[in-house]
Amino acid sequence: MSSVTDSEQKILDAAKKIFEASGYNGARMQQIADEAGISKASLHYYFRSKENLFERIFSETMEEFMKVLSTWEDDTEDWELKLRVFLVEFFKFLRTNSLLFILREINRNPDLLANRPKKKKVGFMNYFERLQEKGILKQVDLQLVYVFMHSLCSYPLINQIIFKRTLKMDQAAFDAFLEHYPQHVADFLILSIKHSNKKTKI
Amino acid sequence: MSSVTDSEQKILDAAKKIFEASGYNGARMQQIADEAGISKASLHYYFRSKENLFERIFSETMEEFMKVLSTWEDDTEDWELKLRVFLVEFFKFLRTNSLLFILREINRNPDLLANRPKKKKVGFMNYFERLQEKGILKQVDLQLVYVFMHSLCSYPLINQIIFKRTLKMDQAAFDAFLEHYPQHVADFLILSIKHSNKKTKI
DNA sequence: ACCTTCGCTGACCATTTGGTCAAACCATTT
DNA sequence: AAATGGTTTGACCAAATGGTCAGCGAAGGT
Repeated sequence: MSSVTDSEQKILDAAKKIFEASGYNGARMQQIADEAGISKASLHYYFRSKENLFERIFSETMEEFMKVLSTWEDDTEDWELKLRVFLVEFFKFLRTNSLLFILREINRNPDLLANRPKKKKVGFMNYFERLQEKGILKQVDLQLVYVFMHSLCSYPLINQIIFKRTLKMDQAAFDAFLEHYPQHVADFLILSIKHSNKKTKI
Repeated sequence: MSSVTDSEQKILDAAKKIFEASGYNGARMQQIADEAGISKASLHYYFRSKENLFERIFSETMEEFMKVLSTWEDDTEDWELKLRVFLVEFFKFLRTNSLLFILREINRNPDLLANRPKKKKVGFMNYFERLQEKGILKQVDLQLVYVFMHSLCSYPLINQIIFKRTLKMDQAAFDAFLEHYPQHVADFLILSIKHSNKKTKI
């Protein structure tokens, strides 16, 4: 009773690749079948429709993102170190997962989010709010820090093609840039938290 | 010899709206025709093919982005003020133009960029490099600052739907957040430039 | 009034594409 | 070896979609 047969897995891998590259509207069932080395009819045998197959891929991808974002549970008080570790891990994850895929599809069809269970609490916010209550952390605007953090981590990867062009870097140079990048983000975020003057909730 | 007829403009407006909302693959010629209040045959009368029409829309959008990004020509030495002004203007522009459209389509078909004339020099880099040569500005890594700036400005808008959800803000709350946002970005960019320790080119 | 040009359209066409189905295939059981 | 049940597929279908074309009507020139 293995939950996923061999063919099923081949299809899922192929579908993920094609959907990420071409989007829901651009992807072709035949293309996915070819990539999986299987007939188109078999696709429909395992997953009744294109919509169905897509939903499966989207959900799994979304799930992985959620998993990475919920690594804020334990209560180390050394938030600087914790932030640095998280950033490195988060960035490594982003480099191997297509965030643009998620954004593109959500904007095409917002229902993709509406039909999902809501996370009760954002791990990041929770963690830092507790530190603030304990008086360990300044009263900075955590929402702002949260937005900054995600923006700095995500956008360079999403916008990779344009950055390479305008900054005249080839792939190797840009990869080198990305290698040290999360460290700089950490420096920046920590600096801005420490130096921010009194802030109230926006 | 008016360059653009009335119908032509109606088509362009409709096409921009539809292409931005649905992407090249998701957009339907009939849909664009309906939006423009015109027959599908007329679309092909003015723009021979879907590809043609799309190329026109994409080029014009790209052009506007380039225009905004090249406001770094004059040589005020008050870079802090200049940066603040630019950020406010740039952010205002981003709020009314679909950056996700550009990113989505470029990633679908990188040739869209390949076939474009390259800008000789990035205004931002040029401006700050000159200030560094004059010794007015510290030797910070300008590429990093450039990436930070774009990331902080662009991603909150691209990722709007998700941020609203995770931060539990409705549209009004998020709009309020965006209102002050570029000021915060300016604060933090200036802070990080001033406090960065010796950096060499990456 | 007639002709020409231009903008515009309904009807139509060829191809693509998601989806179906009966039949073939194959491993396992009896 | 025959029956069984899950897996796979070639052939096919209906709908959607980008694109074409002959022709209609209005505006302007003669």
